[in-house]
Amino acid sequence: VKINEKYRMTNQRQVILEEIQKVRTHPTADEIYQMVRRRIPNISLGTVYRNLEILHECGLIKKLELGRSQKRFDGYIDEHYHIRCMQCGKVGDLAMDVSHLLDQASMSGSDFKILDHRLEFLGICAECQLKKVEKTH
Amino acid sequence: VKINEKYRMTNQRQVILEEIQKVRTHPTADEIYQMVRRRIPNISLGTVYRNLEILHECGLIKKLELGRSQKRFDGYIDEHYHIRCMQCGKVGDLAMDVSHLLDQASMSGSDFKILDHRLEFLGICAECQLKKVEKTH
DNA sequence: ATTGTTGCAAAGGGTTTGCACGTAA
DNA sequence: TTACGTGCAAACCCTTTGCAACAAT
Repeated sequence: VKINEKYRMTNQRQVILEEIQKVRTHPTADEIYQMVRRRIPNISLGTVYRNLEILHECGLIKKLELGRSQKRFDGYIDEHYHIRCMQCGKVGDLAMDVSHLLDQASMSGSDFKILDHRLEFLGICAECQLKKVEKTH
Repeated sequence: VKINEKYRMTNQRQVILEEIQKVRTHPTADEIYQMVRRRIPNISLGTVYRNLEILHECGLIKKLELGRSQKRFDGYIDEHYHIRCMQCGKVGDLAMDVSHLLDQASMSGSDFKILDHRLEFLGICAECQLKKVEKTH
């Protein structure tokens, strides 16, 4: 019952992974902690943090470190970008091709060797757009 | 001696702004605190934080909140992107046009109203590339 | 035996905030 | 005489870490 040479697949780790993969809400560590506690009531927050880091290191989940202080995690590991609501903080997915970005950046006269990029969009989600209209009336 | 209806331009505020505009190193709040302390030795870190927030609100400086936990500030407010060294953490500038990004994102089948984006590149700076070579030999 | 994992609680780092005092309009 | 700004220190939030016990190879 191993992930690889370095890590074992423990029950805690398995449940954390399953809970993340169940949702598309890009939960925070604490939200995941709450989800997992329903199945393992005495799990500790430290264990959740440790395992999120390990699952990310093993490529089994994504870690979103954009913008806000609080990290979010994503069980869908295919490449995609995210958009965050400036009002309620909700994070959504965005499917778009920006493979040309890296090439373009490499030409931009910096002496860095460019390896990766982080991109997030900001906007107002559908629900908050409605709220705004309601407020105005 | 006012910035606008809401804020005055105090000596602390003025010195903080000047020090940021002097450099192109994208300093952190604490680095700015050290720079300003040479001119106002008894200034407090809290004042630096408060004023960085206000200067940003007034559009006089940029606030970089990408990736890492620590915020960085930039006295050059023309639009440009940044690249961060994955080894030493140094932040550099990048001049490239990605105005098409927002349009492209708007078409990507999300129900958000897209208003802004944050983009940063990651790589290895020139100095760290040299260090790596030295290490290998 | 050795290496990895856990729960717990404490510490950590960067940032924000309450307060009483000071200062400009 | 009101609204804004300051220094100081404590609080804050999220995250990491030290530790002793436990579990798997």
